[in-house]
Amino acid sequence: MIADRATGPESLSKGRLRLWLKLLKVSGGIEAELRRRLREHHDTTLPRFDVMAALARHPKGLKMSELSEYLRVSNGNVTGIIDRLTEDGLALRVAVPGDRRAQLARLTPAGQEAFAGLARQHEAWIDEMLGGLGEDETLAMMALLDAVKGPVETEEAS
Amino acid sequence: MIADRATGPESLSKGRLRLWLKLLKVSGGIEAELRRRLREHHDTTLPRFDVMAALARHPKGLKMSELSEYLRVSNGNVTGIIDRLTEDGLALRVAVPGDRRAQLARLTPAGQEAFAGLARQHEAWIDEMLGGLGEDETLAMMALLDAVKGPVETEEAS
DNA sequence: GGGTAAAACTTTAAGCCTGAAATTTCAAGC
DNA sequence: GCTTGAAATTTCAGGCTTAAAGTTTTACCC
Repeated sequence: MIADRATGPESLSKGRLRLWLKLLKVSGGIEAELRRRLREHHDTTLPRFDVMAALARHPKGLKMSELSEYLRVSNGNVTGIIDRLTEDGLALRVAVPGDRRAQLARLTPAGQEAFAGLARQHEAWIDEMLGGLGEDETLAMMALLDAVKGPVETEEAS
Repeated sequence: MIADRATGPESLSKGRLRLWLKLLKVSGGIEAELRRRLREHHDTTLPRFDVMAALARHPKGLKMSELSEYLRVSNGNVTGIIDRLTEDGLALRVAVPGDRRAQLARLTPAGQEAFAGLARQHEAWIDEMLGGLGEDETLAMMALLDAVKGPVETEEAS
């Protein structure tokens, strides 16, 4: 009752807080640099990239609501991003045969081509920015992240 | 030249990309939940919390530009957040004696009191959301995050 | 002391983001 | 067929964010 002062629950809570701040700093730093490079080298943004990536994975298109759920952002948000991608000729909306309420968002051929280049560069950037980690460390970090329960477990998204 | 197909550099790059996506999912998930709870339980936002935390650490106040650099956000951004905190009586601007260009942002007594409550709750939330990690795992993750170089090393911020 | 450059801050335009309200369409019961 | 409720999407108000332009003040040099 006397000897474990330094490792009590108070210290664990503070340690987790410090970890959270560091996690935020690392992932926020990488994300900010990604945004900067997307803007500088390709005149685009991370939300646009995310939407294009989702559409590239689903060549038949995604309904606006599916896209919104897939990316975990609001419906109204998706509306705006698809609007702007459409203005630039990278995406388009097509009607769903049986349901006049729904729309399918798809990449145009120009959008597919643009995304292919972005994806290649994106992977290289990540590879560079996570360069401090070798294979073992990468796997170790994956395992630790799996151990974090996070806010609440959501269903499988594969 | 034939046997190491599965562990070539291509695989390492893909592994790092998968790690990045998971890192983003975990930290983004925690951050989103934090924003949700701040809104729901305290009618505030994460940027406001961050600004208040910075000011709480510096009781004498911070110049707008210092605040902006400390939080790594733009000057204009800080202007708006301090404006809104000021409207709510949680922060205020005081003149700097020798320089009529500069302003010091400070928490009001009400702001200090409000932040004390927020900080207590914030730490408890993080402790809960990182609950999957024990002491050893917390330290292991800290070490791995230190190994990530990130975009570019910035100067010491302590 | 007058001119010039830099510093500190605010303003502006544009995009991202959310929750809530509004609109249109579908489905189901009667 | 009508009504009613749910679903898909858009619109809206408000806040966050940046880069770039604008304003005021300071510092410096001659």
